[in-house]
Amino acid sequence: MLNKILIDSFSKHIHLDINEEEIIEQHLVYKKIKKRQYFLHEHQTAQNSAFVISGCLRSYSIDENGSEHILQFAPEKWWITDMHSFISQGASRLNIDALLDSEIYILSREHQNKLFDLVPKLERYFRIITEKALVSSRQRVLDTLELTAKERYTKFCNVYPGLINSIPQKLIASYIGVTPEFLSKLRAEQF
Amino acid sequence: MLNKILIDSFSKHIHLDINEEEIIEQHLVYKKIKKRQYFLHEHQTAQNSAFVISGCLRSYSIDENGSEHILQFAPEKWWITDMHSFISQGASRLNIDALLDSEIYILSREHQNKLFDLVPKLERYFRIITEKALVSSRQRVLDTLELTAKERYTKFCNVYPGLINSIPQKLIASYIGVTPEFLSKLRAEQF
DNA sequence: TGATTTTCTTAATCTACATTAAGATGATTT
DNA sequence: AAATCATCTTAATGTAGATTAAGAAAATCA
Repeated sequence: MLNKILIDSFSKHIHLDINEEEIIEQHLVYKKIKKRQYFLHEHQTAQNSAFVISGCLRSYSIDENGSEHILQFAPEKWWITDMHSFISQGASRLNIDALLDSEIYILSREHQNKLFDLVPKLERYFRIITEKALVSSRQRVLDTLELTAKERYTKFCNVYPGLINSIPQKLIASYIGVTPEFLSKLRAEQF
Repeated sequence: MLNKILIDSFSKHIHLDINEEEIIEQHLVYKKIKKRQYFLHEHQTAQNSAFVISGCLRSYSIDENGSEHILQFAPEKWWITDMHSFISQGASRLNIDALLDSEIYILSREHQNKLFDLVPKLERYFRIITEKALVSSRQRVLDTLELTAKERYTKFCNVYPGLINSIPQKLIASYIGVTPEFLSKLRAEQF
């Protein structure tokens, strides 16, 4: 049986019958992944996409000075992969690892393509969730253009309330685009 | 007959027969739009998405100080809309206008939904181009986290070589997230 | 439990970029 | 062609946030 969190994610956008759910299940691999364990290393090819059932994963890149920049947090019910590598099958520039002990479903590129033929409705499901991911990525672009660091932090707290107390603060600094020292200073000002 | 630029865009990702192309054509409206003319005003609902056949459109938001921030340039063969408003049918926070005299195809939300039923392959087409838009939006997020203003400008020149000489420089400044004065200074340094 | 490592804080100094202002160039309109 | 308006440049000054450094607190490990 597919995990309820994934079923819920599907049924928000499409209707699947029991038979289709079973087909999907046969193309997914359930896995537990421990805190700090990697799902994808840069320079590899992203063969897989992950759906997070519990816990939290993140994707990040490392720049030429060695600093990490977090591109995405994937808490419960989010998908995560290096989309560029996943669709082009070229080398990944992102790392993906677990910030907490997590449970995920793994969907390979190959299985995804098979599923698009076996259960064409999934084409719609992935179109819609990709549209939503695009909206949120573009909102983040606007936020960096329009807001101060403090405003971005406040917004982050509202968008990811569950993360504030479960992950190190320096990761939040990395996501909103400031140094840990400066975020610490911002927090001291008002909270 | 559908314009070749759009046909090409489809055929990069899916195969359509003549019949399907005709159905699609019946759901699109061809329009010429003059420089400075609006395609969408903020606070309206985005009923339409535009495919650019020639010319260039842009989407931008206006912050509380009245400054414009450019979210997207859409030259030839790009789609543009306020995706958030288009899929939620809520109020738009973006303006979209033409930077040059342009030709576009207009696709309404309603017609898009009808087309998904009449030509299900389009579901795949829009999934794939949305995935690509997501990749490029996320790359832009990483660029603002990793690169200096000068590096972002150099990169912009490589990604949009056609725009450099056809639109005002202050729009490029707005897109890469610096003031026009600072971009002017950067350009003076080396070119 | 104590020892080691990681994270957080504070503070001084530095810098990339913003702001303001004013003149110069270029485009658009009449 | 002149007049108007938008764009680009240069320069002086201001500031949000970076960097460096060092100690405190918290988490992880032996």
